[in-house]
Amino acid sequence: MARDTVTLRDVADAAGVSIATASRALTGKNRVSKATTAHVSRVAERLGYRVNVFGRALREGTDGAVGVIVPVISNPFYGQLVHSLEEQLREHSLELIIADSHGDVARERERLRMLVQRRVEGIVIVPSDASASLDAVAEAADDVPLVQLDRRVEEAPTDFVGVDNERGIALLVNHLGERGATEIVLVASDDTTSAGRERRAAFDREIARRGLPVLEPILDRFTLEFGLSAAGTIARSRPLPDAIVAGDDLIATGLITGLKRHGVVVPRDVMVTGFDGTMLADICDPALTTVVQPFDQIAAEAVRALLRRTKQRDAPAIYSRLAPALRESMSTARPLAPPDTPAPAGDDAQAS
Amino acid sequence: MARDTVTLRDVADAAGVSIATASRALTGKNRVSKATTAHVSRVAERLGYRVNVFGRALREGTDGAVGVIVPVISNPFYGQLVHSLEEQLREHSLELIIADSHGDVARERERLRMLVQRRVEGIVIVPSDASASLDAVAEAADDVPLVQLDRRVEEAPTDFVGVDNERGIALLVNHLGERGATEIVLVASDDTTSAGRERRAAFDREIARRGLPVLEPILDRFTLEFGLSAAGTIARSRPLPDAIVAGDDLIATGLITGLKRHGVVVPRDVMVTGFDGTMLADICDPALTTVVQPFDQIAAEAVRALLRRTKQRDAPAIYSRLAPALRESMSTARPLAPPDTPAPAGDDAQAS
DNA sequence: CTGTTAGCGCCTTCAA
DNA sequence: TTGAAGGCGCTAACAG
Repeated sequence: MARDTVTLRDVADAAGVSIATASRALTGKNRVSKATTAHVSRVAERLGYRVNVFGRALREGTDGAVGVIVPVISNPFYGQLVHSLEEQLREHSLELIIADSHGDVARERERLRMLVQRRVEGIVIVPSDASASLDAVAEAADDVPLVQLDRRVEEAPTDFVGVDNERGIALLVNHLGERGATEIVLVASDDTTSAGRERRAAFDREIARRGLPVLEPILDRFTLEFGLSAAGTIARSRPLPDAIVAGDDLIATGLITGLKRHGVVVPRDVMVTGFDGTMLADICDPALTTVVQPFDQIAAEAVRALLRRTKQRDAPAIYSRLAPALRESMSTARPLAPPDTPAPAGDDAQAS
Repeated sequence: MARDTVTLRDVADAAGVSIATASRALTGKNRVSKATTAHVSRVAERLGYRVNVFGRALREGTDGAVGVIVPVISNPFYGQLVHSLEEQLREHSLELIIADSHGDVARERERLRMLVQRRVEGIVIVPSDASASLDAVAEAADDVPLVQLDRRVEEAPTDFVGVDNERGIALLVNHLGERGATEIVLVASDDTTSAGRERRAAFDREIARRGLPVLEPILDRFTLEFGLSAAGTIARSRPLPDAIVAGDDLIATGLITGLKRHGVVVPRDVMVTGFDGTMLADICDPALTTVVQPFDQIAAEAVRALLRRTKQRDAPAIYSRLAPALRESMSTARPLAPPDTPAPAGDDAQAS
């Protein structure tokens, strides 16, 4: 059973100094003689002393915990994000309290309040709704440093770190263009998420810029199921487009699986691209051409923003967009050639 | 700017009662008149009072947090497990502090110590190594309620909740038998995890029981990469077996992808099964026949065990095995018939 | 450089 | 049923 706890008092007594000196020696913040510091440290070590987090927290006003709220932790994309965050936070000796919002605004509000009440050092959140999340997010941000991750509520004046959706979509459309595609359809998230909005806007812009035909997008949610059903819609409405740009890897994976069931062969009949670069891209068949999010960089940047705001509550809001990288794979490996430069099949090199 | 905090003192003053009465009224544990309780509650409400978690924790010795340690949160299997745990814990108003061990024993020890130091209510851990994790796990279990989940260190006398591996493997081998397989190869985890050990033992037993030929297993780790490389090994060493039982969905997915690259067609040339029932099973092509773990049940049982031990530190250790369910899919949809009963192709019904 | 002292906010024993 | 008071463990003035 739990060995009895040794307190600072015990250390002080054993070391023959006052409790204040012991505290100072151990935290190292204030001036204490080298000798006593060493002595106290040794005694503490010997006694197996560990600070009582609650005592310190009560005094300091916060313990070293950061709250992270994502829609669903079981989604591999958020899994990777949380994984990277955990890594970054650990390097700063911060613990990670995790909470699922289930994509539900009420639940999200409840979790935010909980984190604020626990007086976490800060909150990292992937807001579930681009507008409906506003109140709860703003309220929380008022009480504790908060950074929005990946998605954002535009109206909430908080720090934000995420991928450069515009660049990602441009990379994909450009890639498809090189592969000879002209009729490209978007199957993505509706406007409930900022990522959905931004990717759609970027897509429209890119299509317009290239003077490609404008096809009706199919929009719903970032789910496998949606991808599956969208595949049916597309398969039934022949003629097929040259390519489909999916809102994320999950949708793309659903599309590929669904198209297969309808006898449509990817990439021969239609090319498909994803977004995120999760493990799903490697698993589905054909493997998915996608843009890979720089998970570690994003997490590092988010933590940096959080710590910065901890020190300076009223610093101007950070708005950081990190560039994704194109990863070409089989789902777009079609030997179609652009008007001028014929590209050999299976060539990994990127034509310009 | 954080609105200034209202404390119990404020509530008491505003309500015209002592701080003790206010406390009693709000926690509801002790006897207070109905009237004052209502009154104090109303005042607290009006003032927007929220207990200070640290004050209470300092007093009570613990805050309402539970630590969860998994090898890698980005692995969909652990993602689902954590998701279910979060759900269960929330229902008991417990927060979830998450930590990755990265499958590394030293890291695991460090995280365990951190959780103990934070005086969490309890710890749920998927130990990374069936034997090397012993010291750290036992040490932590000595200080705080701890339940092992999914995998376990046998020597550590703690509560355990996990899937019934024996039953799962039996379901799979039986299914393959019905499909006419006799030469079945195991591609799974080595003995560093209890899940690996148990599944292997169950497999050997099942093969022996049926008098099937004993083939050399290929063992390593629960990773996609291992599945990929094992596929190469198998593809090169013709003749092919009838079927492959993979240690989990990740390995199975790697196998399927790898076999495809080597021109081996699943299930025509060889059938493949998974284990866990993660989303990967639905995504890979052909979709994976696997046994589905009852995630929610497992999580619920784990939390129940934890709470039980919170109340009674010396209760006898719980050892709970929950039954998985077979989910048949395309990766074993081969119209092979057992000697006596011919089974039609694509039949979903389970022969007995 | 070091010791004394005063809380941080809360719960609970002890009295009334 | 209610109030007064102590103390959980820690850190940061404030003295010396």
